[in-house]
Amino acid sequence: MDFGGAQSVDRALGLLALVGRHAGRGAALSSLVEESGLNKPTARRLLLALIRAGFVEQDEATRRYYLGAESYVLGSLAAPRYGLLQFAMDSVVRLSRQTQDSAFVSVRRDLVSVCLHREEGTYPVRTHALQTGFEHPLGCGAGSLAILAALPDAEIEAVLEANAAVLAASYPLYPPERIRADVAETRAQGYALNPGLIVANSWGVGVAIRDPFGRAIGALSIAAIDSRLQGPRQAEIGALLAAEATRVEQKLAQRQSVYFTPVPEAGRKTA
Amino acid sequence: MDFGGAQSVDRALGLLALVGRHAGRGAALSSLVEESGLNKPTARRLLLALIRAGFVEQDEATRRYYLGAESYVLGSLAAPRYGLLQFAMDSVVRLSRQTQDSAFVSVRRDLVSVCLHREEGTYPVRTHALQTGFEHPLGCGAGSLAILAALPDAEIEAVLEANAAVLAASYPLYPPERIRADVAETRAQGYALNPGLIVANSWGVGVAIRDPFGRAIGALSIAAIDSRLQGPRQAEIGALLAAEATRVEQKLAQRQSVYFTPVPEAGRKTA
DNA sequence: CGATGTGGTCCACGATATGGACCGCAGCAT
DNA sequence: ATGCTGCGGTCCATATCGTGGACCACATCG
Repeated sequence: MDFGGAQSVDRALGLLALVGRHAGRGAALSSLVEESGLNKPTARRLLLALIRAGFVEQDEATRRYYLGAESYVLGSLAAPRYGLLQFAMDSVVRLSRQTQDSAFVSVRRDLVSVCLHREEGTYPVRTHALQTGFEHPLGCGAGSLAILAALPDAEIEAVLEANAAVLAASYPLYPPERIRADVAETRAQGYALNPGLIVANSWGVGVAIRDPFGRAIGALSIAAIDSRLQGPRQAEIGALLAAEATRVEQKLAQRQSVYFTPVPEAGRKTA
Repeated sequence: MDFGGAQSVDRALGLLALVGRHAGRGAALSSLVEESGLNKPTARRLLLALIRAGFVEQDEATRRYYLGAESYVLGSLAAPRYGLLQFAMDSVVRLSRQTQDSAFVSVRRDLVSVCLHREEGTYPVRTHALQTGFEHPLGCGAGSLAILAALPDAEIEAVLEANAAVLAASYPLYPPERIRADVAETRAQGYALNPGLIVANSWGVGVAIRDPFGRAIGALSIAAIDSRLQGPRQAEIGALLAAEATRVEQKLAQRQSVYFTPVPEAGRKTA
C-alpha cells in the first residue's frame, strides 16, 4: 500500500492533534511521548518544528506544550466551512443554565466524536468524565451515540467495522452488538442515553445536530450523575436538547449555504 | 545555525498555513506550488499527508484544496486561549450594519496581521482589498497599523527591523520612516488610517484590541472607497471602532482571566 | 489537432530524520 | 549529604526517507 511518504509529517500532525486534545491543561513531553508512541528525541524535534511554525507554544516555566496562535488562526479560517462551535455556543450555555448540569458540543471527526466545549453546570455534584478535547469512538458516550444513530445504516456498519479494534481494546463495555442495540433505542426515543458506560455513575443524554444536507455533524449533550438522569427528567432533557439542536441547525442552514461541501469523505480504516 | 531538523515538517506546516490563507476560495495546486516555493511533487506529497491527517480536504471535482475538519477542531480547542473571533464577531456585524461599509477583525500573528473575518457592507460600491485570510506586515493597512501603534516603542522597532526585507520587496509605499510617522499619527488621532496605500482608492480606518494585560492582540477596522472616508466621517468611524473595541476588551477581560498567557513570545527574524 | 496549461506520478540518488545512549536537574527518601 | 527516580532535553553515527527532474494524462483553446 502506498502512503505517499512524508512520514515525519504524519507524526508531526499526530502530535499536533494530541497537543490539541490536551488544550487548557497543557501537555507534558512525557505524556505526549507515551500517547503518540514516538520516542523522546523525535517527539521533541517535531514539537520544535510545530513551535517554529506557531502551531504550538511552550510555557517557559512549566515546559508544558499548548496550542499556539497559528492553530487558532487556522481554525478561524476554517470556521465558515465547519463553524459548529460558533453557532452552538449559545445553545450550550442555555442548556447548562436551564438544567444546572454540564452541557457539551461535540463534533464528528471521521470515526470519533470530539468535545469542542464544556459549559460547567451549577449543580454542586458534577461529573468530569467529559472534558474539552476528549474524544471517543462514535457510539461511545451520549453525544457520540446520538451522532452515530443519525447516520445511514450502511455508514454505521462501516464505522463500527473501522472502529472494531479500538473498541475491543479500550471500550470493554461496548461490544458492537451493544452499540447496534443502542442505536435502535436512540432512534426510538429521539435522544441518546449513556448509562454510565464510560465512567460509572456518570450518565449522559445527547441529540445529534445535522447540517443543511441532513448529515449528522455533531451533537449537543448533558452529563450528570446517574440519579439526576432517571425517570421523566431524562425525556425532558432529551426534548430540551432536541429543541436547541433545531435552533443550531437553523443557524447553520441560514449562513452556510455558500460554504458547505457536498461530501466530507467517508471514514477510512484504522492505521 | 541549528534548526533542529524536521524540514519537511516545516514545509508541510507552511503549506497548511497557505491553504488556510486561501480558505473559502480554495487553493489550486499550482498556486500553492508558486507561493510556497516548493516543487510540485513535494507539495503534492505534503498535501497528501495533510489530507491523511484531516487538516486539509480536496474537492473531488475541482481538485482544489480546502482546510479540513481537523483544522477546525484544533482551532476550537485553541479558542479559550486566543478566542478573539468568538468575542469580536458581534461587534464586526454591528459595525458593518451601522456604517454600511465592510468591517473586519484581524489578529496579530507574530510579525503580521491576519484578517479573520470580513463582514460585507451593504453600500453598493465596495472595496475587496482585504479578505478573510489575507495577511500584511504590521503597519501596512488600517487594522495592522492600529496594532503596531499600540505596541511599546522598542517592540515596534524590533518588528520593523524584522519586517524590513518583506517591506522593501513587496510594500514599496511603506518605507520604515513612513510607518513610524503613521504610528505617531495613529497615536495622536486615536485611530489608524490607511489612505489607499495597499490598493489605490481603498481606504481604511482601524482601532486596536488589547488583551487584559494591555498587549495589542488584534484590531477592528472598516474599509471603503476613499470618498466615503473623508472629513468628519473618518473620525466618527474612528470613535465607533473605539467603542466596539472596548466592548470586545471587556468580554475578553471577563472570560479569559484563567487562560491568558503572560507572554506570547517576541517576534523572530524572517527566514 | 498541435500548443499550452492544468493535476498528478515515478524512481535513482543522497540528503535527511531516527533513536539508543547520555546529560543535568529537581524532588525525595534515606 | 547521598543516592535514587523521573523529568526535560540533547548528541551523533547509521540507514532510512524525502527529493525533484522528467514524465504522463487530460482538458481547453485557437
